[in-house]
Amino acid sequence: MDCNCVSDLLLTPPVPALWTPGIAFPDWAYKPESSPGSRQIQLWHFILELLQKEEYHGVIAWQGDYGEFVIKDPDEVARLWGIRKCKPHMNYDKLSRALRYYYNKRILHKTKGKRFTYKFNFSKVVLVNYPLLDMASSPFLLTQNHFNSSSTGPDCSPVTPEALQSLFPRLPETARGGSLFERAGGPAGPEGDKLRLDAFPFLSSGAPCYSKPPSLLGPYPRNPPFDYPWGFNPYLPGAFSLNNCPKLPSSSLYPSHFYPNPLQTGLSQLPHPFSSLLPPSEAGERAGGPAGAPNGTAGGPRLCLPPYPGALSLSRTDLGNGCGGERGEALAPGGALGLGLGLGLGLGLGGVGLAGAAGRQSPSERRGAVKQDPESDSELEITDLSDCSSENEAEADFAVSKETRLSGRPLPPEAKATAALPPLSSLPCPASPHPPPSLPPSLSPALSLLDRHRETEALKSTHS
DNA sequence: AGCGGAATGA
DNA sequence: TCATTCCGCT
Repeated sequence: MDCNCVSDLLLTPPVPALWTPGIAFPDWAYKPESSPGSRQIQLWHFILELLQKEEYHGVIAWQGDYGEFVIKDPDEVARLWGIRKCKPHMNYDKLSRALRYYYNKRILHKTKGKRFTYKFNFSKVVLVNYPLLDMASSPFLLTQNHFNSSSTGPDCSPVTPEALQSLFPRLPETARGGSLFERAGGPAGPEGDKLRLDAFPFLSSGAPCYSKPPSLLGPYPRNPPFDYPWGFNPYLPGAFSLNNCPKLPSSSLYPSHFYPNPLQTGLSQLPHPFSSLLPPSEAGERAGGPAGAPNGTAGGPRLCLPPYPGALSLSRTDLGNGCGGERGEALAPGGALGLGLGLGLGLGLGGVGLAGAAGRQSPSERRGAVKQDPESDSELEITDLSDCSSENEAEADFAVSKETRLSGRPLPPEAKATAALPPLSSLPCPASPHPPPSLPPSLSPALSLLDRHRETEALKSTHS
């Protein structure tokens, strides 16, 4: 073919000295086999990719509200997309048609009144990338709603860039090592421990609110034959299995502060909540990923939690579609766009925590700006409630028609199965402009029923 | 510019 | 499934 598409347009970038908050997607997000239903990079991946590259800021860039981006040069973006997909005749009209299909999926929506301006629905993006982290179907989650009991707003708001940022704050600020859990003054054991937010930067809300989404992730070098960092492939059965967690390379590419001790301990040591989320056994054998994740298997603690997004990068081969390569300018593989697993988990939380926070609106919504028509994309965040899928809806989410979703009302907090993960009672709302003061454990919405019960009992005895 | 249906391809 | 392509409509 005369198609000069480059699969390896992206050059492996250098490692960032410090991880920068940003939206990144793990390698597997770009792997055909890892993306259900798609054999090639998807348009929205591509868009994010471009957005991540500073060199394309003249063509497409984040602008406006969180997750909002503007295609400054539609023709160029289309051209790049065409190159990537080996579609020489691609144009903005066609590309935009493809983008429009994302409306129904609510991965993207159009910012009305602004030309060539679209907005990502990050919560959907996360779900798309971390289907296995859909907590809605988890028995555990169904029985433990840690986040919404006191939530008044939509229990499941979208994960905004802001939230993402919160999920992945700068590690240096949060990585302090130490135990994954901190005693909440409660009984020892699972219920008595709380996840240390600082141990899970991506769950922390300490990050500042970024007015814009993703900052660029610095590039970093990676080993070539490498499919999934640490051999982690969330799409493989058992990817989250306790005993099959990918290992964190003992000699990580990233500064140790990127991996607080807690992380190194791996999820396998997390209290029940987490373990409950992990599929028992199956799995493991292929956990190493297709390629066996050569470099990810070095010794070292196993990592069940998503590696740091910034740590994930796109390998050319991953990005490539086999068209052959060509314009080096085309995309650098980025270091990784990244909604990492962290996000996945974050989302899990997110569905909850974030969202809980979520009841909060994104700045844009708050601004109540421009459009408020029901159909408005701004409103999309509301429709996102469905993203958090209530019980049975989870899987069907994508298939669900817009109408269906739009008609839905927010379910009562209790009804949501979005609650996720463990007693992250201390998890603040990332997106909240006003981080809730640390609530006493007993007031924390994140506590499980059991936690509450115990605490209630404790209080009773205390008062008496 | 933007939308969405329809047919089609991979 | 995810586009791609075409196209009529607003």
